Amino acid sequence: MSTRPLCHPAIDDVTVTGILHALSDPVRLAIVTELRTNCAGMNCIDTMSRVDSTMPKSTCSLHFQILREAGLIRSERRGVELSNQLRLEELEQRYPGLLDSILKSHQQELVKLSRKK
Amino acid sequence: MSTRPLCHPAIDDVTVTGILHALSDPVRLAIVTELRTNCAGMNCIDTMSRVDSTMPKSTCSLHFQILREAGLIRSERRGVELSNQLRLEELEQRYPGLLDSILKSHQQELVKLSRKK
DNA sequence: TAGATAGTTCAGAAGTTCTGGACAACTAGA
DNA sequence: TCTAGTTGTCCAGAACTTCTGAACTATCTA
Repeated sequence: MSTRPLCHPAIDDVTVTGILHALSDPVRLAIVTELRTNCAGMNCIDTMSRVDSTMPKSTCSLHFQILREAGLIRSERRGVELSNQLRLEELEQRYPGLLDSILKSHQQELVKLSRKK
Repeated sequence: MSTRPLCHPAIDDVTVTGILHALSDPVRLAIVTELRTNCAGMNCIDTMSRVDSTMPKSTCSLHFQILREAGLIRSERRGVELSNQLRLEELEQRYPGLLDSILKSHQQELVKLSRKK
């Protein structure tokens, strides 16, 4: 699928600013939220339909690249598609509580927003 | 000091992606780390000397503007200078544990980094 | 081999961030 | 009130990043 091999940083090279930058985009935060409960992994096509159906394929591919390079996900080839999974256990060991705290706050924000309407 | 009045978002308008974006810059994360223990508040000049002495004044001013507009700090005029303070209690009420979790992870990163050398 | 599907790469457009220099707000001393 | 000093903002161009359509690569099935 790729001309270049898929590159994943070692967990010790994953930075906090890198994680925050990757999650500071609403689409990427939504992708990671989906992946948190969806341990089977998601590909680009799944993501476009679940997260933002107007998003072009190239943009979706780029978002996954950014999440991968920040160390948040691991991408594996499964035939013609990629399976993208959260590096949940590694992240939890390296930065305990960080990811859950961010996703919990985001969830609280969504709940509050939906009550306003 | 400013021609325009200082604008702070209401705590309910503070978003998680906004917070993450503001803290995804190493300088701004360092500023917030300083402010966390420094309840008296910091101005630009303090910050330049403590956080990054090579940073231009206009860049420092911009970083504070970004932190302010993300809802992380409150800036008050004190004569010729601004006192910038974390909106700690408000943030804690709106997104409990979020800020501490990020700062704790960042601290762990710094400790691990200093051990490597 | 051909056709279908999934994802990447490229390059230009659009948007954001950085920074030096000019400026504005304020203070204190004469 | 005038002047000098200090702090911070604004502006505009440079540098950098992100977005996206179109062309391309990789893989599967038959």
